[in-house]
Amino acid sequence: MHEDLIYYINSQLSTPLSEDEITRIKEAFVPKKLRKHQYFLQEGDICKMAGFIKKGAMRQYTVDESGKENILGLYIENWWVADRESFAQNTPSLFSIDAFEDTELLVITQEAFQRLLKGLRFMNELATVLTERQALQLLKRVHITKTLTAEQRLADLEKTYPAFLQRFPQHIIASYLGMTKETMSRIRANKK
Amino acid sequence: MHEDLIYYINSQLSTPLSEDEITRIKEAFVPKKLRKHQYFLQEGDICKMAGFIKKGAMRQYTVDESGKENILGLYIENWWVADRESFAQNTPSLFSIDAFEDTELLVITQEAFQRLLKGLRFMNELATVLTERQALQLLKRVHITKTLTAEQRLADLEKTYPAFLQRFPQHIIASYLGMTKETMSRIRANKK
DNA sequence: AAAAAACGTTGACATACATCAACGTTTTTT
DNA sequence: AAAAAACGTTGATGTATGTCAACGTTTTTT
Repeated sequence: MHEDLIYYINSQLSTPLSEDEITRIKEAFVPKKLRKHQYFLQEGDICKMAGFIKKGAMRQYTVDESGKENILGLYIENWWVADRESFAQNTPSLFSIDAFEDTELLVITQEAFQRLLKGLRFMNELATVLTERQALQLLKRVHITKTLTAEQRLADLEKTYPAFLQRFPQHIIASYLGMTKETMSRIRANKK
Repeated sequence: MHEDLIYYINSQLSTPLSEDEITRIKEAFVPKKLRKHQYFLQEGDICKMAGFIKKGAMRQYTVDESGKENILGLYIENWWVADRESFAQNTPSLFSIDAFEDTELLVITQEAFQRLLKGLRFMNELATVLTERQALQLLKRVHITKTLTAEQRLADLEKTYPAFLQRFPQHIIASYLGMTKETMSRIRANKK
């Protein structure tokens, strides 16, 4: 049940998990299934749990007044999902998160997360590593978004996260990259 | 000498600094002055220290092949400066950082930082808080950059960091916001 | 005080990309 | 198996913003 998660956490730590820590993880993380298109979190709600994706694919996005979706994040196996701000500060979320395929998660509540953070050294290290990594990735993304053309942004994604391109339809990738599906289609047509 | 830094750190922590911790801070952070336009870090170098700005203003940026600067970050009093990735992983920096005015810093080396991280609870808490906050801000910035027009991005900056507008010339703000100085000038002309 | 940079503005023009609309294909639902 | 969505493509047209160039003003340097 928890093998993937434990394997993943070990891969992120400087020292392996103890038996006791593994037990605590198994207690704290509970399975949750989402059907395709089902919400994990709706804009305006508070993000009561964080999830580790065992199987499936998810997306984080906003919807503007005119109904247009803007995709901020795409997530697949072995990624974490949560609205960081809402989860950490218990405030209403600005974004929605839903399953893009049938998805299996292991989820942890805010309370259980706080308990592990206080009690167990590994959780602190894990949270630090992940937050730090996210900050680096986001800074690069700001830079990419500001400086590259639509075509270059796509090339960058093909290099950085090739799995996304097989996993999500083109119009979703286009929105993630900040272009329309038409532009994306034309870029691909030109490259052949 | 260290009053501002200590006051700042206390403001970020859940419990006040002890006398011992204050002593350790005073040992670890040393003053450094930079003249206007002097480098704190050059692209390609390793970021050997992180700095807290006591007085002055700084910028983080890249220069592309054609010589065009792109500004990623602006920093003033009570902000931290460092290339996070380079500082944490001891790798060559992708960005440059320099002083935009005569600036007074308190700087800490990688080694001293690691020592405080291991030895002192407060440093861990501080680093976590700051990294977490940066990740939140960057995610918002990605969203803003993707969804707002040039005019809306400026309005957002006026709301979020009004101090920047008094502190930096227009063409610097324009680059930070991802537009040309001409566009910025026209936006301001139209608003009156 | 004079000279040189740096900064901001304005106009003419160029362009990357969005928008709108129509249509064919593939996938999902019933 | 039929119907309905979802997806991707292509063309015509619009627009926000970039580029280039010239010029006036302010600030910095000597």
